[in-house]
Amino acid sequence: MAIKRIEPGEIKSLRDIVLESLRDAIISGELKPGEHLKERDLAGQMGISTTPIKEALRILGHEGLVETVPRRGTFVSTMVDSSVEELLMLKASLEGLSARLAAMKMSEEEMEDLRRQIQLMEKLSCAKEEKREQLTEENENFHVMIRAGAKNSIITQMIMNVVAYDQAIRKRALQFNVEVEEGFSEHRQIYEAIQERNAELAEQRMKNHIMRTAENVLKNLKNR
Amino acid sequence: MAIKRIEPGEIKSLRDIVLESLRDAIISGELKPGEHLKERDLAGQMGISTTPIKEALRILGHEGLVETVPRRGTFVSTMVDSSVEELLMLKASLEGLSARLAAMKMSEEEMEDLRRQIQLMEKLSCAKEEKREQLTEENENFHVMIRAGAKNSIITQMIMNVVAYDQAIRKRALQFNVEVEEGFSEHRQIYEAIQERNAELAEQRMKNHIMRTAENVLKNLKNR
DNA sequence: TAATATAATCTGATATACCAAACATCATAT
DNA sequence: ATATGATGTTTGGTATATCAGATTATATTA
Repeated sequence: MAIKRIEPGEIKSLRDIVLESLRDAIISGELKPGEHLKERDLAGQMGISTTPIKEALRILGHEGLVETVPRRGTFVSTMVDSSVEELLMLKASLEGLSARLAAMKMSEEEMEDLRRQIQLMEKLSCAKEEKREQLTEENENFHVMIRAGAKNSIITQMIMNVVAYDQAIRKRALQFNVEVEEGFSEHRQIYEAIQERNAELAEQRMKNHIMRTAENVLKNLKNR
Repeated sequence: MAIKRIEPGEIKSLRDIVLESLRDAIISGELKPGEHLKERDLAGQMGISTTPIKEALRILGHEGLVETVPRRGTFVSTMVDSSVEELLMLKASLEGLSARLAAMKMSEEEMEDLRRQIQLMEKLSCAKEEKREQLTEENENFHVMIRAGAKNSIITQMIMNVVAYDQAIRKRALQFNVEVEEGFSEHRQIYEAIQERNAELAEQRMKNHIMRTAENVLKNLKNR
């Protein structure tokens, strides 16, 4: 049998479990804005110590989901009203910027890899149906490659954070099915703009691409 | 005398001191990419316990400046090459998006406050010289009001984080002097776009405004 | 000698204990 | 009756101890 490679990040620490759990609860509205999150209480409820709770709360504070007042307590932010739409706008902005930088900074090797990725995806899209799962995965890889090409850890990290929100929101909407992307010509067009090192065009096309796929998600959410 | 109001955040915890200190060190290159940041060592060097160190490292990890591999350690990110220019592009994107949302969501009262702020700034800009300090402050307030008008804590928080980077980078460049803004007509134009609820225009004007002021900063940096 | 098993050690992950600020309560003095 | 001050409780901030995975050094064996 093939040995499964354990990627870093698969090992979930208590901190990460707490983080995800609290983020979901806040976004879902289970934890109300203004609510007092007591470290000891949370630790007691979850049956763990306060240390992982602390770390998770600090990260949530940095994300803006909670506010910690020294010596007083940590409270759910009163402005947690970010709609799915706004989140997707934010994602589009960041991914667009990422594409711009990729167009400016990608090496020839990376460019070649991206070309091969496009070809792979086009091949899979012809095969249809049976390979849908892999296609979704390869689509994600395409975006990951562009983020990597931007060579900017801060922007990449911000995108990852937005993705985490996005997922939490989709959980709330009971909308697990990841959008199977249509219009693969868009991917090719993004690639071509990057390949021509046309930063402006690359950003614009990526932004539009994300927003268009976003519209599908929003449509599905409203049809519930 | 006027009583100084103590704002939350003025009380700096050890965690915040460590956070700022490490961020500066990483951005300045004092801590090299790939370098192993040992919690015990750092705690020893700073003469404190590991708890505040942990919390700071988790936040830096969330920012993308360090990477923590479970059970192995925390290392300075190998991709900390974010130029000032890229950071300012990021800021421009986020502030632009913020202006877009503000145009869509600001209440009439907030709009009125913004109008008064513009008038105040125009008055100060006529007074010149003697009131320069206050003008810089009021300029910042103008941007804060727009961020608040966007009513999106996540985007606002992201902008604040970028600002923290921006400041750390300027420290490195020994470029403390905050840009005294020229072209106040730009502020008025942004206000007008928001007032007309023209989201597209508001975003575009804000983005251009930030990028234009950015060019001044970049010019100063290169002239050193 | 080289490959492998084993023990010592390093390090982050987690748990627990204590400290000090903030707040609420109640007593006391004016 | 109100303002002031003492006191106890709550809570985050910090320190320290323990646990367990990962690494390295060392010993053992083919």
